[in-house]
Amino acid sequence: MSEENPISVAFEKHNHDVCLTNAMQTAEKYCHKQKLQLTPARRKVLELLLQEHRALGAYDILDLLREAGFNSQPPVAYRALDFLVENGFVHKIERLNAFVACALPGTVHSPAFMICRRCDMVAETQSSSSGFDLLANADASGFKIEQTIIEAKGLCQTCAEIE
Amino acid sequence: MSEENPISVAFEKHNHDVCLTNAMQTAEKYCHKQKLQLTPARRKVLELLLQEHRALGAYDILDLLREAGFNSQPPVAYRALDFLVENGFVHKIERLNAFVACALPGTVHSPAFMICRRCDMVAETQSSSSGFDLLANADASGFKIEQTIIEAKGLCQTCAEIE
DNA sequence: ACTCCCACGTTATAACATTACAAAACGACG
DNA sequence: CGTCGTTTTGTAATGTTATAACGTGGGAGT
Repeated sequence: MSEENPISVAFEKHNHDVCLTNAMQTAEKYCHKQKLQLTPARRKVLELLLQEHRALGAYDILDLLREAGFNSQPPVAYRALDFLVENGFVHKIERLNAFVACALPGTVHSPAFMICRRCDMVAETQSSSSGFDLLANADASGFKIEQTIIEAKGLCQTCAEIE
Repeated sequence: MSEENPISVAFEKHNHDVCLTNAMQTAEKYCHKQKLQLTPARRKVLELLLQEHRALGAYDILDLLREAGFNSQPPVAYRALDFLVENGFVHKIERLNAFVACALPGTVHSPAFMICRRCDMVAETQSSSSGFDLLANADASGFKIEQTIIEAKGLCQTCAEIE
């Protein structure tokens, strides 16, 4: 799976069970190595997100957790999501206030997303640190970009000097 | 002002009154041409945002509107913001759930933002449709990028065929 | 057994945003 | 000048997303 184009993972038909199993194994290995705890709630949230190539809101996840017999107060979902985001297994889609499973887990990367406004599919692709070419990726998958959000967080010169 | 680099508008010292006056005049002209109503509330919200090169939350704006004698229920702010965003005078910064005055009003453009996590300054720069080079812009202004969000909204191939 | 840390349970509330419907202002046009 | 249709505003209520705060429990190391 790792040599596939992440776009196709989302937009093309593929064996989803394999997809999920592989990702879970990657997560488990990573957590074991880093001595992180992939607790039942965290694992379940990751599984739920891996079952979709769509972004789910925290409260959607909360509902699914409840159905699965977990506790369902907001912090349950947000804590699991925080953990998964911090460790790169999940990304937050800011424009949807929603979360999506990472297509390239276990690696530090700078993702870019293509979000279909009709079916809510989310495809992840790479952006280099110096720039990116979303259009090329979009062309390759037949995605029609209508609007792109680019937001870089960091330190301005003045604040960098102070710190 | 139009030939200045938008980065410098935010990060360098400049005459803010001129900045605001110019932008308001541009907005007025544009609205007149397009037969849009730049009503008192809309005008005030734009002024408030132009007074900062920072993003303000809708409820911050609401407080400022109240101080200025306007009505202060949430829809007042959101309606004005919707109008200003639709017409390109204001951008929403998704990762902050906040709004910032456009540095290049009256033109259709695909902006990219640099957001200082320490002082909340927001600098706007351009991204071409085919890609961009945020790093070059960041270098030019001394901004240190820590994390970049790129989210393209549109239609995936399947949905494009259906529509 | 002690203690430290990490994760979880639970309540409450903060922060962000929208729906819905009524009233008023505005513009076009006969 | 009416009056009709459209746009904007007033206002109350509610929906959605996210966090604060504080207590409890369980495992690892000593």
